[in-house]
Amino acid sequence: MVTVGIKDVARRAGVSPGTVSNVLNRPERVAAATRSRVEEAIRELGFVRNGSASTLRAGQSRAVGLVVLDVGNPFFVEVARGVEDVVSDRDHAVILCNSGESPEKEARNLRVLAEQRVRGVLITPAGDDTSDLLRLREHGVAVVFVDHSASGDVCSVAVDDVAGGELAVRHLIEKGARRLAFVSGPKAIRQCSDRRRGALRALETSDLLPGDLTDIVVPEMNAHGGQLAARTLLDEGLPDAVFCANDLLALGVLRVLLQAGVRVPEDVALIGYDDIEFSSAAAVPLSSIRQPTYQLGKIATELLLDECDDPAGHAHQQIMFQPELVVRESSG
Amino acid sequence: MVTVGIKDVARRAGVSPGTVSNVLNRPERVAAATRSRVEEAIRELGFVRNGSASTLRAGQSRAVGLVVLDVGNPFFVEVARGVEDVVSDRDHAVILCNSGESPEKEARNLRVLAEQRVRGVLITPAGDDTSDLLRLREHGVAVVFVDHSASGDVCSVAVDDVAGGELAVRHLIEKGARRLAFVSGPKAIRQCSDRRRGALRALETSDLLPGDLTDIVVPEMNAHGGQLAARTLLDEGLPDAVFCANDLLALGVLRVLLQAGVRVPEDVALIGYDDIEFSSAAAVPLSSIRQPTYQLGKIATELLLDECDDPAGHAHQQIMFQPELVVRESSG
DNA sequence: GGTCCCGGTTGACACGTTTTAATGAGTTCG
DNA sequence: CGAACTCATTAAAACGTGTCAACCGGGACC
Repeated sequence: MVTVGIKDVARRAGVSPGTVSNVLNRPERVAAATRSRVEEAIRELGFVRNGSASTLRAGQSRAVGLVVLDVGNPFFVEVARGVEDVVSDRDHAVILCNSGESPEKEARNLRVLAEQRVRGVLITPAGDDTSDLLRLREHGVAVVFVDHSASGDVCSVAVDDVAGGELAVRHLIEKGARRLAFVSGPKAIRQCSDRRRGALRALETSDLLPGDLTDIVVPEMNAHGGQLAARTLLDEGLPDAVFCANDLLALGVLRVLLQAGVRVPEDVALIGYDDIEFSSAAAVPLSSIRQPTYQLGKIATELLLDECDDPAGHAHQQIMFQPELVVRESSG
Repeated sequence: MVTVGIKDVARRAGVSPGTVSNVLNRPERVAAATRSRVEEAIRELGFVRNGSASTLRAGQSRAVGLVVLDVGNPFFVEVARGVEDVVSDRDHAVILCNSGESPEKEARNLRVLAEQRVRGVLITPAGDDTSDLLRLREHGVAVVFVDHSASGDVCSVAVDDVAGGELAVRHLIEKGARRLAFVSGPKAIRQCSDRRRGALRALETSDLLPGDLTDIVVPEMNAHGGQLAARTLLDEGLPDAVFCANDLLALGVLRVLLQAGVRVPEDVALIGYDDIEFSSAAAVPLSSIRQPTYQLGKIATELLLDECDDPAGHAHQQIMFQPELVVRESSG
């Protein structure tokens, strides 16, 4: 186990350790000749800078944290791609954490990120208690909310979920649905409650009543949760149409309905949310609400790094995208 | 921006910094009364240990790296779940990196991990040049190959891809296929070449010739690559059956074939690999080769941490699982 | 010719923690 | 009763890098 440090490089190149550090961090301040000598020494010795020492001394790392609700959800994978691209452009690293929609796991993840002294955190909060986040900020860690709108003193990038919910349900109503079901995860998850509010708004602007929308709440927003929900629907009597809070739920619902011999969309129309890639390849191609997912991650990261680079001159922004209806067979 | 260090805690609790460190790292060595006093001080002050300083002094961090070929692939997401569970049980963190099947990106990721002084790296190599990995090991970083078998001096956890390929193609042949296509990513990816070898082996044990298997190579092993492959197939004349090196490819192929009016399995039988969750919900439920994915991640991590905890007494192991054929409509 | 300045380089200290040997206070044993 | 031990705690020395004030040599300017 060899350990070659900055001073070994310095000795080899015939300069002081300070100069090597300068080559690493502010190459423009060192004469071209010296620099190339140092760079060669680095290569010859196979030196890799000790990130811990660097972070310790500099007071901040070159990493940001990304905390998502579910790494298994293609929606977040796409967000992560956007984050990754920006972050690696700016020569930083991203530490990906999964909260699994659990506030406890989220808190654990945040503690790890705090210990790592990340420059900032991109997060889709699992609950509505953001006090942990605010404490983080007091410790000098920038925070940007992803897919979650925020108040004035913090950046956020979100998609208008109320509008999305309204879009989905209005579409179902226009297709003739009179009795509807809304399948979602826990109410505490903002995406769920907002999309539900949108759904209700669509009812209001039609001749339907709030009672015409049945709520089905499942513990997890994935295909398994969707299967659970579909069984409940089969037991309690099928509605005309089902709106699912995300595509994974919708795929789970679809699967169980088809197995039970229910025709989609003839017997029950179905629409999901997120427009993940698999939706269009489903047994019955799935209608959905499309969001600018990659953009979400990209812009959130740009806001975050801008804030890190110039905390004083940074003005917090709340960016809100508009979602888009994608109609396929499942509701066509 | 408040920064509270170990010595602030020490002052508050009326002990020395060393004792606080002991409470953090070897609680059993400090008297119960002192310990609870320190713990209270930590809580009151909101102290979070500086991971960089800790790593620097201790010489190793409490993190492992996981480098996968494609975070967008549910196969690796499932592996990551296995890794995550073990790692957080043992109070470590995991840094997830994506190589996107590119050796260059892989090298960049490894450099970052080396800088972070991770204890070990779990990796599915993108190419067959493992010299970077060996260099890492000389720097004291343990390495375990995931979904990639290795020689005696390093741990690996893999699934028998040759057997899997054979399983898939034998099944297609038994279903009556005479002309076959194999859709895969670059040959340099071992999974692809092994599954292809298995396919050829299945031909040998039948009355078919190697020439009866057409190779379609696409640059990316995802749904997009599958669509590309399907268009090639449509142009060059359809075979009786298609074997795809993973399910994402198969889903892409399926989509384009169905759009072109090709009936699956009547006109063309189709089988994928990995048995990801979406496969069973596809337009035509997809036959596939199932692997113990979660186990793969879990066991790899256990091997890795065992090696880290006791490098001397550790015997390298190469574990090989057997895959399993799952027949659904696409080949039924 | 002296002064000033400037780009390039240096040396030493500081970052917050872990670790080791040393210290001190009890406790047991010969 | 002193020696030998144990257990809990401490003080100080690292870990490898970044930073900043100081320094040096050489040109420009008056």
